[in-house]
Amino acid sequence: MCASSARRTQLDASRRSSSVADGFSLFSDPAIVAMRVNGELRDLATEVTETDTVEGVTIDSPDGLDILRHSAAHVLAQAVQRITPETTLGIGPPVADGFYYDFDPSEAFVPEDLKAISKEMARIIKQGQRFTRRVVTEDEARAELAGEPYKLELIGLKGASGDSGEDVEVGGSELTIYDNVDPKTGEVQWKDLCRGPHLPSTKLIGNGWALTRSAAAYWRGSEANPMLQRIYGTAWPTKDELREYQTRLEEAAKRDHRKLGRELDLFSFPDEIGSGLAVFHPRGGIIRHEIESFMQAQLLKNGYEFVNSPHITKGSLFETSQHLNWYRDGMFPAMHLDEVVDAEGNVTKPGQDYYLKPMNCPFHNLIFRSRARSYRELPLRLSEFGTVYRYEKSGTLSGLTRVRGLTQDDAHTYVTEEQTKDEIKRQLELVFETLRGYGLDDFYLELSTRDPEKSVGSDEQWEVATETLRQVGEESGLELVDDPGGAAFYGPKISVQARDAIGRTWQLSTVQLDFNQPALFELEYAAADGSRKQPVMIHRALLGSIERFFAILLEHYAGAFPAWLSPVQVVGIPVADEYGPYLDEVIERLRTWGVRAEVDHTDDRMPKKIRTHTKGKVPFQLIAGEDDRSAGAVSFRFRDGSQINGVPVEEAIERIVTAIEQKDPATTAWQV
RNA sequence: GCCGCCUUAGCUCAGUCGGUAGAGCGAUUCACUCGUAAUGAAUAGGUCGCCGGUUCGAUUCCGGCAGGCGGCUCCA
Repeated sequence: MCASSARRTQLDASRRSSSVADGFSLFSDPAIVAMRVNGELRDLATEVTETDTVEGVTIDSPDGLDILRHSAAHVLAQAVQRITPETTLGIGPPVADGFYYDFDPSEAFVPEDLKAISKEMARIIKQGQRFTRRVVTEDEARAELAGEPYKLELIGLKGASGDSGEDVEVGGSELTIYDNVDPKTGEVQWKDLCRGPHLPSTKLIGNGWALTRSAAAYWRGSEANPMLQRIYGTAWPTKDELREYQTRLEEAAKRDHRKLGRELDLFSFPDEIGSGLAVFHPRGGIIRHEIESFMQAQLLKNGYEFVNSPHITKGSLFETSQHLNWYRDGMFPAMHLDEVVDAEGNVTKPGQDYYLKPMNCPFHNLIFRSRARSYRELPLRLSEFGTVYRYEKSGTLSGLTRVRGLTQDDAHTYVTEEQTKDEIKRQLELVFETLRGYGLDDFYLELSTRDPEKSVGSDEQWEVATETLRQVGEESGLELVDDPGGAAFYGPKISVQARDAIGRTWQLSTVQLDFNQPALFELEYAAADGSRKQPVMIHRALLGSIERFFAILLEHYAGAFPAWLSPVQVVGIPVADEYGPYLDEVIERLRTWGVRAEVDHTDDRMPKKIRTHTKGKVPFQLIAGEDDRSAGAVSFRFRDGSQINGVPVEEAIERIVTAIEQKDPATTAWQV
């Protein structure tokens, strides 16, 4: 996307003769669809004087795109009300890459409705309706919008703060209504309560737009409110940009880990087990094993110790940790065990509640507390690939990225107050180094701060902790984005967001400071002066959930993993059966090096085998026929179709082993 | 959890205006022995997601449930 190309135009001398002008007379460039007057976005029709500073806003600038999309949302709403006039309106703001409008129709929209609505929109766009702004008093607005209960509610809210889509309707300093006017007759076709600004004409939408889907959404984003029907669309200044966007979506769909997981036989979600509970098949299992092995090697190099804890515990542990208090709804319900009931049904022994664990930290706290600790032991870094179970709402489950059973690469580090900053710094360095090892190298940081409604602890503790994280974040030199109110209840968090191969960002590693749990568990250590002090606890998940990280890597590589992660690293393809035994020998030698290699002895023909294993994303295909056998060589074919023929077996093995060791992407032939 | 849509062979999908189903890929077998993305042929494979209702008859119509998808809400 190009940067803002807003063009600044001071009113020039020739135009000062008339004291007022509008954007149409100031800008001849048809790409300018709105303007900033003294910094405020305005319609081109706004009248300005020579004392105003005026900048043109082009349709392809970020502001211009928002205006385009917001105007497209109005056209959508007009089309819907033309078809079903009884449908009332919610809000219709621009969003990333597009727009939506919320409606309260008598019947939910179905795909056929979207087609009909699109047709109607096309008519409105072609008509070239003008958007014209009109200031109204609150009473006038109420009278005009008497049939629109949601709009009336928004008028009532005006002035209330809100950073949701609502402010596109009533966010300005005055109430305004935009009329959509037929350019020929001047007749008002439709109107909507709206802050604006808008395009001068609906014609400007016509180059690249589409409705994408319909879905439901709660009115004003709250579960307590009625559910409206939302229609999403996308809009772009040109047809090419629309196509590019659609291609981007197709590319993402091709990489969908749920699809690749099935195609490459990596994992599945058998109905018999339950929603959100995955099984990893052998090919997925080996990838997961490699992911975990690398992680563990990194941990060992960095002074972490491994611990293990059970999947189930008595409820009292999560009462102490406050998890039952804060997250009960997200936990699997209790199993009530050991209760004894007599013949009359009286409880003679009360029994106890056991829970599947949703978090590992309380267990690690118990390990810390299992004996007296000295300051000499700190930082104490306890690490576990701990499998946790969370009762996620059914509607939120999605492939491996949102599941009910997941394994966290979870570490809890206990430090003295003085060690905190250095330790966090070290952790972030470990995070970057490790993520690079997996092939992710484009990061930024996010700092999640306190939500006063949902947190414990003193203001001072939060302030100190947040400031520490901010300093470390800033010293990392990476972009640091604020996430106000995004912290967990027990402390602030700094998270590493990684961009994947097609530019999507994923929240990966998190480092959270926690002064709450050490207090709840009464953790302490003996300080150098003999006094007892409370350690600071740092929660750190590097990969987050291994299942989710697996999905992210799978999508990042579109299934074509680097050699070290590939489930099958080498496939031998004999040109004819006769050369099978020769390849068996080569493959056997590779296996002694720990390479995952096999020979394709099926009775497919050679080109078919190449096709099969190219589709299977095997990094190295070793082909051998008479030429190779007599030369003691093999021929390489790579995933991109490149090849190197007649490589001596010795060298071939060396090349493959090195590529795996060095985490080579191994998609193409090496340079000869 | 809420709203909408979907569920037919291992996978991707046709189809039946209510009379118990078909393709391609994959699998298996046979023939071919082949030099860089599909050799040919044959065979097997489905209580049409599950339970109930309507009907002479339901994969098809209706209801419930389960699972999936797209969103919303939530995400320690």
